[in-house]
Amino acid sequence: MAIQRNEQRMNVKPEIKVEPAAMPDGYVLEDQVGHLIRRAHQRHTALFIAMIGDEQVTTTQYAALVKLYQMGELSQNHLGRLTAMDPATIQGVIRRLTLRKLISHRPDKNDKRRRCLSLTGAGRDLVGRLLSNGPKVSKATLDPLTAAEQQQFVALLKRLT
Amino acid sequence: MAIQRNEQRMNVKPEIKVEPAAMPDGYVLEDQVGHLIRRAHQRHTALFIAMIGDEQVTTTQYAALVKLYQMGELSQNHLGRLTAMDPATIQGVIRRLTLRKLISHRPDKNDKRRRCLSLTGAGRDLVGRLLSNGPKVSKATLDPLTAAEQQQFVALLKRLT
DNA sequence: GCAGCATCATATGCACACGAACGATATCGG
DNA sequence: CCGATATCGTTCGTGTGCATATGATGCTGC
Repeated sequence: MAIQRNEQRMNVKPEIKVEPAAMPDGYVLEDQVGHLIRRAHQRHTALFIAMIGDEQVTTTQYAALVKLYQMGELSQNHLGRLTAMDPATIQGVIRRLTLRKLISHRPDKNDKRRRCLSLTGAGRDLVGRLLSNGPKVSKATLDPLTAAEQQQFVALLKRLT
Repeated sequence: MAIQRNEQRMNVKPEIKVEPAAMPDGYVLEDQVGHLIRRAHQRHTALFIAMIGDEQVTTTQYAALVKLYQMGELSQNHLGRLTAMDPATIQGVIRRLTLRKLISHRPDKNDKRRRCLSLTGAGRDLVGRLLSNGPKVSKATLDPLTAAEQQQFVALLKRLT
């Protein structure tokens, strides 16, 4: 995932300008909050992949692993709620982590529908190694802002949920 | 896409608490800026789908349509750069919009590699209808914040790119 | 009890998102 | 002019994200 792939191009042909059809003015796509959030998400994901310390662990997989590390044992859907993933999404994440033998599961004896998920030894080891990199990713993501602005930004972001 | 699907559950079984393995304390997933950005992105996408005024147009498709509407005619990769999509991603977006006959293309006479993309009449009509909903989506996304906070938030977000 | 409803996990289909690799074309340096 | 390099668009593979549907199980109220 290349960060700022679109910058610093020397060799791009000049684009042909045609009639702009109709400028509804005022509406600038780049100023829309949704577009900015999407780009911030892209940038964070790129930083995460580059810095987290494992070639394959993604942002959502990391969230699931950390929650299991801290909470011990959880059902699949409950883990999904704690990490903001719907049942279909968490299912795929858990399947891939189970394939990597980072997570194991056993049936719940009180509720036959549930799978009790927990980390394997390898899973605990991995989380132990990656956990210190988490704050570094957050730091890098917020790096363009001053310390005061970082606090402000995170506080505002929390209110948007 | 249900907004806040995980709230207000009355019927969830109490989860079984097991040993939390090891609390590395201080590290709270929900406070990490990446997790918050991801959730903000989810929320915005849900609001967009609900409010934009077309059942099938997605955030990225909307961005591509608006750019073409304002710029007239663009090559595929150039449009991708303007909307922050890599070549593989913009290719799929354009393919789906072409299938819906909202976009047409012709070969560039100066550069045989390029496809010159532009809106069809139906595409221009659709953008015309949706364009006024764009600001409403932004407004709804920022609604939890005061006017001053909204300005602050967008300004900070722009610095993170 | 038991009928209706909720929840659990699964499966399918669609849409982003990106890395990697590819062939075709364009451009630049010597 | 020609070789190195870059860009254009495509394809494949993997992973997220959600709507929708389904079958199994659990719970609540009558």
